[in-house]
Amino acid sequence: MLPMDVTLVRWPEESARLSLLQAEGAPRLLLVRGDTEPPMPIDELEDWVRIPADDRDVRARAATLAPRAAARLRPQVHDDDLLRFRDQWIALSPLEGAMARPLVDRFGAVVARDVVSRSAWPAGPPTRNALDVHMLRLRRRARLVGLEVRTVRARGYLLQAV
Amino acid sequence: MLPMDVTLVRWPEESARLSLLQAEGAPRLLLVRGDTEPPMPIDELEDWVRIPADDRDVRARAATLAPRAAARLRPQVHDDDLLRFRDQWIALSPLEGAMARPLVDRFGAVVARDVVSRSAWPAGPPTRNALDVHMLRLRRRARLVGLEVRTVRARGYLLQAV
DNA sequence: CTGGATCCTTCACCAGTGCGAAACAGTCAC
DNA sequence: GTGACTGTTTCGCACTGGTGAAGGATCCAG
Repeated sequence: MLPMDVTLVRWPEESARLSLLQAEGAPRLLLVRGDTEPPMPIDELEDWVRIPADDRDVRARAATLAPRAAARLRPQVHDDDLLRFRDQWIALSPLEGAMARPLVDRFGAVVARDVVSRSAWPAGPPTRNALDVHMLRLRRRARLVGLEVRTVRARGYLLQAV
Repeated sequence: MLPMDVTLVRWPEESARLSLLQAEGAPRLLLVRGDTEPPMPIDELEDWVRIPADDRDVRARAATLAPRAAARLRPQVHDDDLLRFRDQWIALSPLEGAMARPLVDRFGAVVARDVVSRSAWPAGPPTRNALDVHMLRLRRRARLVGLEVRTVRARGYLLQAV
């Protein structure tokens, strides 16, 4: 069956809806009416198929878009020193990289303070305060690439797109 | 007419040729024989169309791939003394050429200071500072062809398009 | 609802260090 | 000599990691 996250859009009837989807970066597959010229896709999350079309073709194209969208949705940490998100990247200090790793690994979910702390200082943080201060710094950096670290009081932190 | 840089590949007859094109990162459009399942594209420089197809459709898909490929063009170093990028080129000194090579080979990724240093001075840099100074000079040159060397503190350097 | 405890944010400061940049000098080719 | 290439020194900024402290936010006991 069709991957749920790819939206089918009738072209050119639903061009308004298409603009909306483009703006929010959602993957979309245009169903182009037989006699119409397909529009030029504005990014790699868009594709089109001329209808009537074989159902397998529609699925194949949707299945191509879905993982692309998924990959763009998640940030990545390279070698503990680069934080990538949506074609942007920033350098992280070694400590920040170590803190970011568990947050990226569990993107969108709460990560216990303890886990972040141990990732940065396996032998324990130097000060009770250290984690907070460095989280502040990581926060400011992450914002530069559209990422936000949110606090869940008494639980931990959560990394998400702004 | 068709953008020249997009290669048309008959599928599945020319699958060997496809692997070659994939390896070298060339944009390619698969002409899928009517009864065949299209393969899953391995990157966004690949697309497919089921034949027989409207010529306009083939062109539209090729026209989508071409600019993507153009945006992904990598710089090249010739004979350690010429740096090419997007129809522009500059001369490099032998030392700069040697420094540029690993950066170009790993375009867009972090290259350790050490690697750049050893490429320029296999026996070790003459001074602790030499790499920094020559990197400054390479930087200025690279900017002339739209390339930027970015520093990742305590790690290395990264070459990217401006 | 009120005051305190707890958790967290934010700021200011410090010491150590990596790196940028300029300036200058030596060498070599033409 | 002139200019390109390379080596060397020096200065200083900005980043990093650590620390203390002030204060805000939230929760809870009473």
